[in-house]
Amino acid sequence: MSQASSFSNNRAEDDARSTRELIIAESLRCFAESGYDGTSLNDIAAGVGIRRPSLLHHFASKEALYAEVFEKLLADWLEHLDIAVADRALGWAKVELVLNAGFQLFEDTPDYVRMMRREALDGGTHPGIDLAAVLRPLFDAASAYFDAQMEAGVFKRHNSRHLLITGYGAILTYFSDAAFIDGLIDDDALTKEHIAEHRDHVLSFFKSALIG
Amino acid sequence: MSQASSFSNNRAEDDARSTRELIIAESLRCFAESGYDGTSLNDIAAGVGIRRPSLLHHFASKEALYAEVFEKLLADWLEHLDIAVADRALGWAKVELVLNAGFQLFEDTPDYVRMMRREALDGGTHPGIDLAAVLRPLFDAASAYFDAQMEAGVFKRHNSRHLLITGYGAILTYFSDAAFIDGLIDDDALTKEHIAEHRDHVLSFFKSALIG
DNA sequence: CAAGATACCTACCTACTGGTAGGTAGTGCG
DNA sequence: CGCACTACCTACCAGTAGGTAGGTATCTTG
Repeated sequence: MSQASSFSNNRAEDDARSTRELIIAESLRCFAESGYDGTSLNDIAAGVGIRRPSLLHHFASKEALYAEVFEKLLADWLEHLDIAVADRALGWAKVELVLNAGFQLFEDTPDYVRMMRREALDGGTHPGIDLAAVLRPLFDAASAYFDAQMEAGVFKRHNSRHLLITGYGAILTYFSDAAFIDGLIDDDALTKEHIAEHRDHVLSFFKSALIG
Repeated sequence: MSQASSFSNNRAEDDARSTRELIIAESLRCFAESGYDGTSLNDIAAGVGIRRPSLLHHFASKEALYAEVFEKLLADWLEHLDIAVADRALGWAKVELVLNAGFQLFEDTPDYVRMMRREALDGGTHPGIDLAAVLRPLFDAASAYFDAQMEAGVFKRHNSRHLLITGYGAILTYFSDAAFIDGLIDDDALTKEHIAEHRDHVLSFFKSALIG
């Protein structure tokens, strides 16, 4: 009856992986849209086209499912950002590279941003997840980079750690609060055009503050 | 038996208002901390020291309670910000005035910020609440102000609407995501000192981008 | 004092939550 | 074929959600 089982002509393992992935994808959608408490396992199961017990056959518990979705989120982000971070560009070029990579990533997966925001907002409520601990090496490295560039006179002097927090807020908010921003600008904030507009603004604004 | 009724020697109306206010205050705490779905009426009632049915004697429903808490939030914010907005200062002085008023307000009521963020994140899920509609006049007025100042050459050219969105994100995030930022800076982000640090950074950063 | 209102209570309702028990159809393999 | 395994199902469990019914004690007012 379910769509999933109609594919079971293929190898069983393929089907298994596919259903797991469907569950993770639907969970991401639901958790991003309604949060952990606002999402029931029935919601997710219904979105996938199976029953709750079948979902719990693939994941031990709601907590475990949430943790796995979140781990995938972090892994995807770190993978994509590492490419930009690893680039040997210097000065403003590197900042622009990372910001562009971030905007591209967030444009592709706005649900990730909303889920991440909810997690930051909850502040470590979910057991086994320590967002800050994972991101802190990146934070420290970025802070050191800015300090070095400021020391060298490439960037104007700012508090590098607060600069990063400001940037984090400025960029993620556009995606996490898109539904609210829709109402401010009276249009869909997540169109390609509006995102590009915001990206251009953030780039020129930060460049203006860092270089002049 | 309850603490509330032990005060009933006073005028009944006083007591009534007081219990209502206790409920609203506790609701704010809970909604900010755990969100709408993560907060049960039992949680709130327990925090006040009464039972759930007694709480529902003061408020028709959970939705109605949430709406009233949120209306109070908006009213408080608009009241405080209007004072700064109404000031006849011009150029950077006015921006600094409003930003300082905002920081002071958010420092006093960080729970408001978290609740507001959750609402922006949910994006109009709660019936009878349209955050964007309320804030839009302010948004449009602020946008016009920046456009005029840029036109007059007081500020460097930026996209005023995206500038406001960037500022909104940069400032509110520090308070809404404080628990996460704690983990990044390895300290309580909401101490007077750290807030002042962030305020100083935001002020100098924005001044740097707007004036140079 | 009597009437009415207020603020609280216990007991109960239905709906839904996360999770489990136990069963079945289909697949791969010795 | 027979065994083990996977992926799904229905039926159930205890717990909790928001909300209601109906009662009691206290205070205000005529």
